[in-house]
Amino acid sequence: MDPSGIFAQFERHIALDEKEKLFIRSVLIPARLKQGEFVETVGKITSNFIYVNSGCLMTYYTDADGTDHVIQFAMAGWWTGDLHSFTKEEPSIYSTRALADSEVFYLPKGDMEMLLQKFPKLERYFRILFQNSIVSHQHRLIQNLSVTADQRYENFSKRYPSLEQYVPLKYIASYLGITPEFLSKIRRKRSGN
Amino acid sequence: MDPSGIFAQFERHIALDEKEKLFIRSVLIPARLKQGEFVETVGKITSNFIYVNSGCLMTYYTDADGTDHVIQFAMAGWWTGDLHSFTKEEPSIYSTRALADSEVFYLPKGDMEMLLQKFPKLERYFRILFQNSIVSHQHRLIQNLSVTADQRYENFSKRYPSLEQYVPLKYIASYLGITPEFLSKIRRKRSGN
DNA sequence: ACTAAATCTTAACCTGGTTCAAGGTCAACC
DNA sequence: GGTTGACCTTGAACCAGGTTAAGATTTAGT
Repeated sequence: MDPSGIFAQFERHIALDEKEKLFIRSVLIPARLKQGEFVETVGKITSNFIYVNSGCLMTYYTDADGTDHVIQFAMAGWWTGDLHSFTKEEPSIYSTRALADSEVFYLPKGDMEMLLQKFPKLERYFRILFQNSIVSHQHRLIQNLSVTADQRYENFSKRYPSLEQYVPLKYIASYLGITPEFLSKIRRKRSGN
Repeated sequence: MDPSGIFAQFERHIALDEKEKLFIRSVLIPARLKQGEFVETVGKITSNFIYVNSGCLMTYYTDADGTDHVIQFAMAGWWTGDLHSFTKEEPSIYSTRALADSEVFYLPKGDMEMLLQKFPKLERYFRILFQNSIVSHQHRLIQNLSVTADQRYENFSKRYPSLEQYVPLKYIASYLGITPEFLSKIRRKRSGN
């Protein structure tokens, strides 16, 4: 499995020489996932941070009524996982699964800590990654509070056109914070006029 | 203005000797804010990351209808600001103001970059800070999607009891994603039974 | 202390979005 | 090639929460 994508990601923010790359590569665990396959399940402690090399994953929360709520999608080039469980080593309240056949690299928690000690510039990389992630989370929060579902769908389609191929509509509805039925209505109105 | 609180925060995750503290202290800009005073305003580029030494600040988004939406409160010991504007150096879409008389330290962007270069362990501090912040953001997102306003208010009261002293109810309503009128209904039902 | 302004509440009515139940579509698999 | 099962759509009844407007209460400025 080709790890060049992950190093390209690192090198957006920090420089790495070949020796460092080799070392980092040695702790990454490559895996292939089939569509629908679970990566993390509710109740288990998340022991890996996950890099998506190809394909698409989704992380979601299942509430008391059994309704799923999508927290995030993760496409090629993105990191994903349950940061709460990973950080605190508590059982995960989220599930993560593949929406399409995918390739991922697992970075086990212990190895991540070790890498951060050995190469402090990785602290910088993840600091920047997380800083940007907060910006996205705030943006989404604001959208949910200030914009109508109709508009949210339009914005989503524009922002992540590639996702609509992979992702069943019901999960897009969930991500947008509405029911699949209501998304259907929105789409109908949209195409009907 | 006493900077010991900010170092206590740093030292939750990294160790600092006296020389380092002195140096860090030398770039922090202390300021006192009166209740209601603006720290950041819409349209201007956010040039400081902000540490709240005492008091309470709030960051909010004003939508096209003129309705405010609270993104976050920040109490003593918290960092705050508009990370989007700060990072990308684009005009801010948020406002930040003091909800009570407050003391803050400003960390100018240039100085923050310099500190991160000079003391790489600060990268670690902020990496951990941001990592935890993402967890909070995801938690809030899930709450907004899966829990009724009534429950959200109860959870909020339990989680941030100290905030209800400082913060006008209308801002709490906004934070919860409801109107002040509806929060009033919830409170009435709650006390009435 | 007085006033003006901001905040909080109440109540009647309205609507974006949900729920429930049924039917339609399509791909996968004996 | 028929059956199964996941997904998407439709429509009607319903509800959580919004809107509007008015009044009650607190806060802040002079």
